[in-house]
Amino acid sequence: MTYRYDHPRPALTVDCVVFGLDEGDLKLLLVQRSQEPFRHRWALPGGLVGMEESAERAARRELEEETGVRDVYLEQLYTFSAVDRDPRERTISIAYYALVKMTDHVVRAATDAGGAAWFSVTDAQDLAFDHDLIVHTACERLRGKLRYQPIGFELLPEKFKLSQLQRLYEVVLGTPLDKRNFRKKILAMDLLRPLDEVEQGVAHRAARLYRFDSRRYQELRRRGFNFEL
Amino acid sequence: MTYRYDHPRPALTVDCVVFGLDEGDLKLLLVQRSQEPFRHRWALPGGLVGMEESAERAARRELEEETGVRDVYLEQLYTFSAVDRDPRERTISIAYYALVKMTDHVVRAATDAGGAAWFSVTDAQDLAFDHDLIVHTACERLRGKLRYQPIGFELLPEKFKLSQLQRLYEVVLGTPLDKRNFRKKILAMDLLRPLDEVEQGVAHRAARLYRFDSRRYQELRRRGFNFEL
DNA sequence: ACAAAAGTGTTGGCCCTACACCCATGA
DNA sequence: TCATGGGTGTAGGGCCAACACTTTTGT
Repeated sequence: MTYRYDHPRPALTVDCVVFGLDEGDLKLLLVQRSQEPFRHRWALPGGLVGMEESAERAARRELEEETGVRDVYLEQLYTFSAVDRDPRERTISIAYYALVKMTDHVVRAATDAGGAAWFSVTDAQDLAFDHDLIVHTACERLRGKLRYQPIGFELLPEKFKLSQLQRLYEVVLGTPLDKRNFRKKILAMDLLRPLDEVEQGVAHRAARLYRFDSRRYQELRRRGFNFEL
Repeated sequence: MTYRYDHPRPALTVDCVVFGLDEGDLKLLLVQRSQEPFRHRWALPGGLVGMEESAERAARRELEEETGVRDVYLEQLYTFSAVDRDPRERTISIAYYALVKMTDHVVRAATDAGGAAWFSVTDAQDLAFDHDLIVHTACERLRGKLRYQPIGFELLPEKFKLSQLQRLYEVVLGTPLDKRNFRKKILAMDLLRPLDEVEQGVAHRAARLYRFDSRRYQELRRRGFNFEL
């Protein structure tokens, strides 16, 4: 099987769709390109996969190098391989999506050349390469995943109020939810630990804070429990 | 951005997990390797991605070249990129899974050297490379997908009886289903067209045949309908 | 006549939906 | 005292699970 060594090969990259939540606004982390092609256009953070690292490692490395973001929820999304997706040469990209707690992760300023910045998903358009398509794919995946797996918590701070969680679901799923029914359902799952803390300094009744109990979730899942909505 | 042209690059392949259903037995289509490494071991059909074809095209091409199977339901599964997954050199594989109607697709005989053959999923073990892992991933995906999208029909003949459909669900999901409830639910969706035909030559009451109405499904989906179980 | 699978309805309980008012807090 | 979001219960309907016998056909 020596024939393999002679073949021309596509370049192989990773790209990351990084989601964050800011006051009920779903955001994306983008970087501005400083070189051609697509110079000055915004693009997904990403880059070449090294010979000694898995694709996921490459994604995490690029994410940290380009935006300073690390230690986040990261999952493979899809591999994009259209022949003409990169005008320079044949390039295949393994796309990942990440969920970050924006409160925890401060990102490099956008004012720097080549800096990173958060955009509302609705504003993230006309990106470099086929990144519009990748973003669209990621949004659909996030919507689907959120209904069937408790990953929304990855977008919230450790301690959050139920109304934050509800707003998150409303934003991502695109439908309003009934407050009483939402609370009943999510609390009935017994996945949230109520804390003895309430939010501080608000001009109305202070909300109780909760924390997602992931131990409990693992436990329930082993017993055949399936998260939904 | 000229640095890219100098870099060593991983080889890039596709692999296909091909599912078929045979009398209520879930099967996999494998090919026997004729070369090292893993000579004589069974493996997933697949091969290198060409410079002028997308990964999906490569998957379809390899599938036809190695097994004669074509025109099937095919979907991207996952991209496997562990550094040591190929002992020869760094190789990344974009895995696909396919669903074929075994009655329609006759496959090249396994007796040929390098031939293809169907294996029960439970027997498909000790495959070449990381193909055990790929198969396992595909089985999980199939299970998940089957519950939320009407793709089971891709494994059945055009005309099928409800008991075949039920057995399919039972096999893939691994749980017995109640006959009356199953029929009520699936018929209530109004996705199956009853035919004026019944099966022939059986030593018991002949079953009515049905056909999946995919036009109807597209229609319902545009109106917000979501298939489930 | 028997073996083997096809086909068919009802009931009880659970869950989901719809819906409106009082509470606590800071300004 | 007002504005703002936090927090709570119930009733009706639809959906799901459980369950057993009759029908048809070939041998």
